[in-house]
Amino acid sequence: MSFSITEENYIKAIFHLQQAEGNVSTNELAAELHTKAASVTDMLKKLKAKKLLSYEKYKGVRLSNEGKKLALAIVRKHRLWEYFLVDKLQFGWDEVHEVAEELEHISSKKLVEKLDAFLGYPKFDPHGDPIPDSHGKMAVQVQVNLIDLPVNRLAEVSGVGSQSTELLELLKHKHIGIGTRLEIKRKFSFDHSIEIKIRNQNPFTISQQLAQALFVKPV
Amino acid sequence: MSFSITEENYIKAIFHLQQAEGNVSTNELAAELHTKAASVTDMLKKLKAKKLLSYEKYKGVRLSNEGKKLALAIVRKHRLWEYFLVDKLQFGWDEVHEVAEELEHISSKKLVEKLDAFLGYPKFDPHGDPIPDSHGKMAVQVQVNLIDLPVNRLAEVSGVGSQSTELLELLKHKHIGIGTRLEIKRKFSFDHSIEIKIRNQNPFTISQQLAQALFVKPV
DNA sequence: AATTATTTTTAGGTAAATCTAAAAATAATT
DNA sequence: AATTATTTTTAGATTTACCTAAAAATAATT
Repeated sequence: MSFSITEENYIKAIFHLQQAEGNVSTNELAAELHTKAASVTDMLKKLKAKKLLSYEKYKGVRLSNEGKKLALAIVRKHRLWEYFLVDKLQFGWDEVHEVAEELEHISSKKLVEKLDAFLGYPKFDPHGDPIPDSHGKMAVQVQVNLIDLPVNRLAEVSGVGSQSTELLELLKHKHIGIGTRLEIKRKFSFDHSIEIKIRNQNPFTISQQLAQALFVKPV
Repeated sequence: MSFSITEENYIKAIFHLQQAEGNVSTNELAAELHTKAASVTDMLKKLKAKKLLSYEKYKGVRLSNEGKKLALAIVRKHRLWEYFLVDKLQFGWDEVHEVAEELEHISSKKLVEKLDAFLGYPKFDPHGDPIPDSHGKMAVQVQVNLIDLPVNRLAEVSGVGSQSTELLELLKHKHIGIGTRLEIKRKFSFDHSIEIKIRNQNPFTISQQLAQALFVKPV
């Protein structure tokens, strides 16, 4: 069975949204896909008929095993292409997403497998997200202390080492939160401070104490 | 301005058909695109409004400069991707066309330029067809190895790769000489032998070794 | 030149994916 | 529990690319 680009985008969006919560609502989907709730309802009926998800009126939606399989195949393609663009074509990691959104819909199975081999079966994409293998299995992302993150390796803040108001005050001031994506540009051995860069911001330095209080994933 | 995949396929088809003849007819296009004449008429009106071609009722169609530019950009992408698939991903040259038909519609200009650089600015694709450069210019095909001649492309034998008596003996036996016109009907990947057809003769097969020893000029 | 055959266009309709506006169901609040 | 607010669905239209069948234009043949 084959699916349209639109159908694939719905499946992918549901997949991402249901990571956080269980069932995904019509409005959430409409927001994610920049469309209207009425359009979503129509499409959900269609995808239900194709057995990609379970859906009952007013009760939200959840992917079937078939749907998950399809979602993982699309995510796999998306992340492999991102890896290709950065590693082989010298794109910056912050400019590959749009292109990969198009490339992920190229259908050839053989292409995906050969691309994977050509790239050396990478486990993580340039943003640090795990790449599903040909069976849909993803490597587990281990949490690393920010102080141990290698230079120039993109990571996402995934946790903090304490809940103290002092720490939170500092994080708020620096605009760092869970999900903030950053990379280390330099490490200074004198005081173990590190210079970090957040997308669209100028690099700035943080102390060893702060770095040790932050956990990131991966790489 | 941006164009749908369907529109791009029309432009590409017109480009290829008008190489041979001047104006392209509605029926020719319908056959090429596996659609019906009525659908073609509809689309021609649309493409005319977008200034990609000149079209007058019942008089066939011809690409404008804009249209040619677009066609060359698509052909460029198609052939670069074919080169990538064969050269980097180890596809056979006979299994890349379908995949390239999808990849040629990826829109990112930056991707095309970076891919071209990554591949080392190749001048010909794996079928021996010239790859337009970023300005739309194509290398002139002087002589091509017979093994690289596209299927169903009429060509004239223009040279041999060696002067050995063994080769000449074989050529004499097969009635092949300088100036002989032939075309390839099939290529067999098992032993890379090819089936060729010479005017007024039944097709026959020649070995990879012989094909590689022959140079031809497309007519 | 008149008739026949072919090609091309028009007219009217379908399916996919979208929309707006209104109705129905669910959730939140008084 | 009743009312209000929000979410979701239905109903009816629109756009793109396609279709069939009939009409119009062009080409071929007698």
